[in-house]
Amino acid sequence: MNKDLNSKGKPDIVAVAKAAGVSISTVSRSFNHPELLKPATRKKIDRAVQRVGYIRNRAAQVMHGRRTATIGLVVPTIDNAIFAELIQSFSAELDANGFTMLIASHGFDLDREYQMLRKLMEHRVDGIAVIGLEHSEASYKLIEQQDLPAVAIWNYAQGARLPCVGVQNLKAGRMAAQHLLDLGHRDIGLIFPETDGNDRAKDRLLGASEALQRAGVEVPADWQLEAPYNIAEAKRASASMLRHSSRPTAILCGNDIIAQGVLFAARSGGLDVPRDLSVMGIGDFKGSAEFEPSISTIRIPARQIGIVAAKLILDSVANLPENPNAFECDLVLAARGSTIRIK
Amino acid sequence: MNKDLNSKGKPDIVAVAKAAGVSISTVSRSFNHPELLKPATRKKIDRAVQRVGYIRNRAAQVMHGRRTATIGLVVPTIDNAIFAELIQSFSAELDANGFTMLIASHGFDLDREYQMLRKLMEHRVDGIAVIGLEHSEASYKLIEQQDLPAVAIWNYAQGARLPCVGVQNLKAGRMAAQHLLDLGHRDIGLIFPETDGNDRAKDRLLGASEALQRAGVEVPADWQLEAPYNIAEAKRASASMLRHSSRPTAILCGNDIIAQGVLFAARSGGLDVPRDLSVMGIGDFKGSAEFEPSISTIRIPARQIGIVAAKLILDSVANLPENPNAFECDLVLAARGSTIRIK
DNA sequence: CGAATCTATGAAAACATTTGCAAAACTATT
DNA sequence: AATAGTTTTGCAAATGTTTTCATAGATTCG
Repeated sequence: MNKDLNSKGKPDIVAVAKAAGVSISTVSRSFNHPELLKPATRKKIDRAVQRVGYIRNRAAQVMHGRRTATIGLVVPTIDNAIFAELIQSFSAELDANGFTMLIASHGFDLDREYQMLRKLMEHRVDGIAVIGLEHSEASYKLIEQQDLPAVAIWNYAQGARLPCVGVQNLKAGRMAAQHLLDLGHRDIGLIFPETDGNDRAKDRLLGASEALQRAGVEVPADWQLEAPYNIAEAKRASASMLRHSSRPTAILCGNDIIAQGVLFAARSGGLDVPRDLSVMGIGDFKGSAEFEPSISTIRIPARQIGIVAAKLILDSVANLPENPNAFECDLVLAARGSTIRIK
Repeated sequence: MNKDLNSKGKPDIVAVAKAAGVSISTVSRSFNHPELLKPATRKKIDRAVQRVGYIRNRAAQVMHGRRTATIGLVVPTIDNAIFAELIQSFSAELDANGFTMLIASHGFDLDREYQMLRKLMEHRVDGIAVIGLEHSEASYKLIEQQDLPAVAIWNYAQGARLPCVGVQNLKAGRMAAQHLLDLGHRDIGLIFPETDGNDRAKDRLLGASEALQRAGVEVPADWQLEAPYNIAEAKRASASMLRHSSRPTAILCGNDIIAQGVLFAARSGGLDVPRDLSVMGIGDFKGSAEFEPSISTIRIPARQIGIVAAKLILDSVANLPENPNAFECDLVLAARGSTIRIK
């Protein structure tokens, strides 16, 4: 039986100390303050670490007030082009700072979101990030009461209850609508995801509706559809609208995935985009620019948002002096091939 | 100053005990063995927990040999349609069993992968999942030496060094090629991602080449391209091949993203798919079926793989009796609109 | 050469929790 | 009312690490 193992079968700092013939404190110091050690001792310890296969135990460090060096991220779903892009950049930025990401998804269920937050807090994450600004009162209370550094990603709003990094989805909706209006469209269809528990979609729809109304454009009920975040469903949903002889000249979609569905539906129905129909997206997902026709959309800089959010939360964890607690990322109109001036 | 807080400002079990007027052990038991407590005591404690806002500290539990209830996942990148799907289902299955996912990405760099593995081990994950079966010797050694439950996802191979759940990418490549051969194609182009450090792509390419060779089909060097996992690049890369007067009648792509790029390139170049060109993908990503034309591909059941992998690792963590240590998921040919029999 | 100063190392307390063991508080049985 | 048995609770040790304080050696200097 190997004496270099603790009760759980993993070598611990004691095993290293024994193997190196030094005290426990010295081993600990070799990790945390190597400059205090005699080079020879350091070498002895390094070799012992190698020999016994020691890996530091964060749990034990955490008990001394050390950070866990983990950040929790709670998202509606990982499996979603634009979130994936965000998650990747967020995680990469954390990695670059020695942090690790704990992730949990709730499937657009705000009660589950609360549960996930609790779960992450049990793991004593040093900070927490959530998507959007719409959360259950319980979730907000929890974050405030635990006094945990937090950041809301994706939505920007002045006076938000949490520090936030993102865009004004209201503005995104407005810009998308304005682009179609500028091109002379008046017969406009709307296809948006369900807005319940999804303030991003809610705001976009609101912004778009507002802009249209202000321009005196009314959208008949049967030109206003709901479709999930899903090409197949969006294709199906829009197909019905496009089959009709009285169809809109343009369709404004809540996101680029829906726009893709609409483009496929149009193609499948023998309509040429943009000649017969203009299609507008929101988001500018990967591939939207390469689509044929290329998708006109409002660019949301997911990558940038992820990086900025990570920096913000890390600063906050490190207790850096008053960083701005809200950061608005710019939206830009990407006018491309799927929209055209009406004749 | 609130006396219900520990040195770090978070209420601990002592605070709860004090607030409930019971001993620390009793509070601990109320979480771990509630059936041992008098219902009245339990209630008192529950209320105290509420009152002081206590959240259990996993780090401290871990020190007693408790599981961390975390599983580490190391992927090349999160930001990738098919991995995202896998990650989502893997994570959901873990969640359902009370586990949390720690995730790290290495950007197709096997040395970084090793670093990430170490990092996750410092967090004392109960098990670890990696993508594919190609890893540095150091990584394999590390996993073996730490004796950590592990699973390799995505690739299946008999006699693999790790338990694995996935498909035979070799077979996928072969099936894709066979489909084109069955349709009478002999002039076939290949566009695959870089195969270095990516055994999935390597195997697919190998399988495809093998099948073609066996059928006596030779692929000229300028019909064999490398493209990253990226619609834009794939579109650009294939455009050059398609412009040539002597172009293949079919293109076999290493994955569906590349296939999408090729489809857009064809469209952009005025070629009709499948009339002028057949395009074959591998993977069957979300949206491939809805594409216009729908993409012929080899279906890899990402969702299923994620769930099975999660179950396997959880079983392994729970030390369940000898589960099969390799699980092959079925590949099916999805013959759709982007491929057609040659005239 | 002895005192003073530095440098390198070790001993032990502290961190938040779990758990084996023992004591206390009830219940049931005579 | 005393005893035996059962249920409920508390005490204290243990977990793996960091860190403060103390000490042993090494170095400098008059």
